Amino acid sequence: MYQERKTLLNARAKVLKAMAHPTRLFIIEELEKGERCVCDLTDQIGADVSTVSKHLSVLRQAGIVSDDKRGNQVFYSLRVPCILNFFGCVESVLESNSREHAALLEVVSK
Amino acid sequence: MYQERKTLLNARAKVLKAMAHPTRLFIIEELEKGERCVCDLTDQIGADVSTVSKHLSVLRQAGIVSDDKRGNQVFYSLRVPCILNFFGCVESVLESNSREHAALLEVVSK
DNA sequence: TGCCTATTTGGCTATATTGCCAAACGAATC
DNA sequence: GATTCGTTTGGCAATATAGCCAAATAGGCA
Repeated sequence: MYQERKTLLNARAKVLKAMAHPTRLFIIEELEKGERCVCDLTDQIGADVSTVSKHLSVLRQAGIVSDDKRGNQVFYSLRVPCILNFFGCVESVLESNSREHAALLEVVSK
Repeated sequence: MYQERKTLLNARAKVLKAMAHPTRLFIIEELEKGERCVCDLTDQIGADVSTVSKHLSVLRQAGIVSDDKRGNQVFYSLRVPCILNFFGCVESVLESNSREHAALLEVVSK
């Protein structure tokens, strides 16, 4: 049962893993608005260029973004338009986490 | 811009990270069908019980599953029902990856 | 009480990830 | 050709993750 599905589950896990970093989520959100060069993203993120470049490489290898070199800049764009709808559910996990947290605070404060 | 969103992005990343493992994706799929005890999951997965228990702990800490101890068994269930719809988009990434892969094979074979 | 079953925790090793710096690379410009 | 700008790659140290075994814990039952 698990062994049969393992190949697919592994492929899915790779995509999720590529997304599972705050900087990379930011990049995804930003690219939703349109293509961006590495320099723009680096300015916004405020980390070393090499760090941002490596994050982009992770996203590219997972098939989430594609790159286009024009002149001496490289422009990245989202390869899969739906990627942001994706978060409705993540958000509902977060909401239920915070409800629980609030409930816990309630209990503790009594 | 990034700094302002970092707290939220971090919270989202934690949820994604918790999901980003083939065994944990299997557990999520299995729990979609209904609650399961650790022993059932362990049988299906075929890893050490302690390994499965730790995966469940990761999912619990992310707020994805909840546990219910009855007798000397612990039953796990999905805390957030939508979690599987979640995969339409992951799947479309995978499809576009495999289209690209097929295209590449095409080129190479010529 | 003592034993068995189900689960979790601690400890360990192997492996992967993150982020910085420095160096390499490639295109554009002087 | 040399320099500059934008980007990627290599290398390193710090940290996190995965999976196993062994030990601890907790409930049920003889």
